[in-house]
Amino acid sequence: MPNPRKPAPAGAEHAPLELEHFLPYKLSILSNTVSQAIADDYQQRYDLSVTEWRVMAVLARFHGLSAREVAERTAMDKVAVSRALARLVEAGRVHRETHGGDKRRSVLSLTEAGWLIHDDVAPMARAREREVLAKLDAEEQQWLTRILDKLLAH
Amino acid sequence: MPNPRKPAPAGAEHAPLELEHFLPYKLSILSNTVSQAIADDYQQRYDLSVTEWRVMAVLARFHGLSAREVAERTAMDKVAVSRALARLVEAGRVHRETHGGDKRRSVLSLTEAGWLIHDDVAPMARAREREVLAKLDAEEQQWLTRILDKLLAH
DNA sequence: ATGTTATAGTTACAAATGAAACTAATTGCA
DNA sequence: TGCAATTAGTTTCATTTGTAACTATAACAT
Repeated sequence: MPNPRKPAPAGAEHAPLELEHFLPYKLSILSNTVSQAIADDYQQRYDLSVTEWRVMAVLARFHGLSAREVAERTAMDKVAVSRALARLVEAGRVHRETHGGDKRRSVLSLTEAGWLIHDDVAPMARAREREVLAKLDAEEQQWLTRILDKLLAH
Repeated sequence: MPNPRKPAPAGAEHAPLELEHFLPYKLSILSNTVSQAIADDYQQRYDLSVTEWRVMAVLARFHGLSAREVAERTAMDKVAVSRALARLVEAGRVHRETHGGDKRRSVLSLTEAGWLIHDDVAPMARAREREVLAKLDAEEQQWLTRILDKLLAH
């Protein structure tokens, strides 16, 4: 009986994945690279995690959201949002009050301090996005938008 | 003096990001969705993490790699690779010996048991990739490949 | 040769994350 | 009404991950 811990020869029949041509792998590398470049701009400077920044970004765009609505908009789970909000409120970057008619719900907004951070970070994020897109010509940029939107639809 | 913890009005001058049109955000959502779909196929079935699967995939493709080379090929850091390998060797899925001429280096390969898992999981991963690509027509598929390769170059 | 520097990999500890249980408030409905 | 089910959010605990320090070996330079 062959020892299953021994190295096994790799016959041609195995058909291994070629990661460098495998779409999910390429997406993962690209996404991590781009997200990390943006995070590097604000993490040390503001002691702000990626999660926290995403929460701030949606609160800048939509006013008076509840924590659950933030979770929906950011595609994060509610525990992650709860923790990010705890830190943001503690740091005085987000204001939280309870909904008039429903004491379970929070009503969230950026504070003055939160807006200051937002107004510094948002342009940096946009600049990084432009850096990525600058590698493509106009036609490729249009296709990329179209393709991503199609893949993300539904 | 205004209380910085109070909610601040959101004037038009703030220019918040529109996450749903922000490339890094869309990439992140798409990448996580696709990777998770693949992971769901094997995680419970084989008690295999994403990290471990990536290590197995490169060992299927390239034979006799060292841990450092695995880290390079997977774009993972060496600690993550070390931990994944510890589990894979313990589970009898990867064989490890030391390099003849350099006792620091390991020489890695899949075992028979490792190949069995690989030969089951790799086709599932390819099927998921096809599911994603099936949302696009042939022209879009070609542009996507071209665009991703351009963005990932260097 | 011998001390310095670099490389391969592991270990240790802290921080981040995820799943499940929990509290509190609200809704639905018999 | 009153009791079960649902919803919002938090807490707890176990696992994962990331950073830095560490061990061992090898390469390099005098």
